[in-house]
Amino acid sequence: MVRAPCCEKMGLKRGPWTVEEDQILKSHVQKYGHSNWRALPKQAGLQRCGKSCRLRWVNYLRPDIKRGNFSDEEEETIIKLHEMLGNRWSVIASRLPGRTDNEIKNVWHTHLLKRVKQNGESKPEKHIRIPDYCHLNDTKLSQSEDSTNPTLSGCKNMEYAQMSPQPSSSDHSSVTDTSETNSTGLIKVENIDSSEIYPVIDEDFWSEPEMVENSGMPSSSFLDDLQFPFPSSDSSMDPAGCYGYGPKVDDSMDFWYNLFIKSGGIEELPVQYLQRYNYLADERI
DNA sequence: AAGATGGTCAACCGCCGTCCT
DNA sequence: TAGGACGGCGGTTGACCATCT
Repeated sequence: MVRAPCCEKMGLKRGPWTVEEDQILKSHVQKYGHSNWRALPKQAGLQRCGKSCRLRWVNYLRPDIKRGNFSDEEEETIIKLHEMLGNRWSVIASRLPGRTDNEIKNVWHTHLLKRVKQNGESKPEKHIRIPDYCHLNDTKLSQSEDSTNPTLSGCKNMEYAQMSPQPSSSDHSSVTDTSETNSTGLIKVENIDSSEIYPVIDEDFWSEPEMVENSGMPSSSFLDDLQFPFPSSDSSMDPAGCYGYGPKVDDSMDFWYNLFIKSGGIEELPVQYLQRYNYLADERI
């Protein structure tokens, strides 16, 4: 199926919006809402395509748009979120009230990318801390080309693992990196025979849990059945409170983002979580 | 003073997923 | 179930402005 362009070029205006057009669009949306962007310009009397109207509203006219420069705190947040999420601008924007994905994307490319690159040169490695309830000696984690293998072994004591930035789903080359990050940004365990030490985490592991009725919690039998490095009875070991199960792939990215946040950032995350996130991100490519 | 270069950012393009018929 | 309509997203473009040479 070949799609027609989003708007007929004939008779429809393009380019910068005038003050008059802004006023028309703003008052129309405030009065009637925007249930149908395609029909909106006609209803409002604008010589624009619906997409253009939507973009103008979302990126400029929306009343909750925050104007002005980004604060240091906002910039740090973007850097951190980008490290975790890659070029998922809309997700990043959803965590920065009043900021649009377009704005964040621009700031990233014009300011933050350079800063991250500079910092990257002085900080050659990023690390995640692996909790000591994992049990493995001499674990060495590195980048992997095997982007779809969600299995992971553990570690012993407090080991450190290299962590690469999560690449974009569609443009790996644009991801900031210090040097030799591979295209997947995933992690694997080297120099161990994981099958001897840890159970492989298969897809069943991430399936929907059996729930206790009306509790919103997984059943104890479900938890008991889990072969997870966290003691399921100790929720403090599982900062997201997810007890080792994951939602289905389609609706899970936000779940994992929340997990990152709740767990206090990437440094506190069990590597299993990161692997699962990477795996799901890869699924979406 | 003027052209070259680089930075910024609003807007556009094309793809994709979802919804609806 | 197929296919069209639509919204949303990320990548890219190009106009405008500031600074440099």
